[in-house]
Amino acid sequence: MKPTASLADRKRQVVVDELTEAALQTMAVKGFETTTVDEIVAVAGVSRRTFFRYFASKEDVLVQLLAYLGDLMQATVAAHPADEPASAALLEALAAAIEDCRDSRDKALRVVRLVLATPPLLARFLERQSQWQSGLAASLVARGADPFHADLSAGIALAAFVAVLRRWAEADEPEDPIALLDRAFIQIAPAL
Amino acid sequence: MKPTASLADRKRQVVVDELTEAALQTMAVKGFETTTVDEIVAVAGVSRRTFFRYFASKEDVLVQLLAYLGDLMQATVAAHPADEPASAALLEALAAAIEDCRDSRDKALRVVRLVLATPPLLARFLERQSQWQSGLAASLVARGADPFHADLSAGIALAAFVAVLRRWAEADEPEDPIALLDRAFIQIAPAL
DNA sequence: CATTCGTTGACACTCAGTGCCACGAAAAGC
DNA sequence: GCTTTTCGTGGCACTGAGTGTCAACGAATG
Repeated sequence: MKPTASLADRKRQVVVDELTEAALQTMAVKGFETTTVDEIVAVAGVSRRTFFRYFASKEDVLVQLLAYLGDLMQATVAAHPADEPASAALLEALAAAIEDCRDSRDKALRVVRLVLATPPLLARFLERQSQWQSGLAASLVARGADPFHADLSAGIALAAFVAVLRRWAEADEPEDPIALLDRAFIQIAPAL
Repeated sequence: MKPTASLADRKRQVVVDELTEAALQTMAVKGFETTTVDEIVAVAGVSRRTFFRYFASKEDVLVQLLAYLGDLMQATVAAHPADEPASAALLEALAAAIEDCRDSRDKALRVVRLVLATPPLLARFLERQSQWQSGLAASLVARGADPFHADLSAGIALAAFVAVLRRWAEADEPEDPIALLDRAFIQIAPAL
């Protein structure tokens, strides 16, 4: 019950922040492939070995930044009242994730742009997203949905998610992501 | 004019077949991660260096086996009469790809199972699929569709594709993939 | 003050992937 | 038919990602 987190935990968080910021900064300038882990750890001031204690791969240091969006979506679906239709839960989850991107605009936009534009990063991100899909589908099944239908519904929702992200991040002058999501909702709603 | 392919091209094809079969065989037994490129080339009887002349990565040797499905889908959409709705073209493309999987059951099933069950392979496959999505969306835009709508439509179609593949490949006793696709059609048709 | 636990850095190692060059065979030119 | 170019291949060396191991250090606990 201390303040909130133990001293060790806070130190860990500092290292994570230092590494992610160093990676994001360097990769934004030099590109992902030409940036080595040695450069990142040199900027962050930790050893190469420590990097891989915090992140499973060079891709992970950026993909991890978007991991909470998956948690957020799953939590939103889980918290949704069970007597409402499953489709409403999915739509709310999408809205929560996109709103979060909009609110943390500066950082989210930098990360998303880099991830979507870099094939190896995109690959790892899509793999992660596939895990989200499994989790979301499981939640829908727990509500009584058919497994195949649930898997496809989750897949459609995530397809809408990345479509919005792409359109949002790849525009020179980013439009309101919520407006984009509304357009996507109109299209996908009858299929959920 | 010659038979069909030059002698050199046929020799190339032999090497490709030898490597893919060696990789598929070995990975099915030992798993993807624990199988080294050195083992594959030892079985196939070529040098390590030659492997990377044919495939960009260790993942590529399997993902490449599914590449023609993307080509098939794009060709099907492109060949579809322009006066019919875009959604019909997408549905037909999906049907063409799934039918092809059903027809080449033995090999397709082996590959798909391995790819879907192995995270790094899945990642590369999804990245490839993302390229298919861009191509399909471009074809739809060429038909006069709205870019955002087209991108989402292609994403939904591919979500249905993998949902069918998953259900098909992960079952102990595979059901008819066409029947699965019909169920998926019912769900996604109103969103295209 | 002594001990234990967790984090770190350093070293060594495997393996993926690439650049470079030399060799051998097939194809093209004289 | 013989040279010459071309192309595919193998061998080698190198960079960089990722992992196992161990010793050192600091903080929490007795």
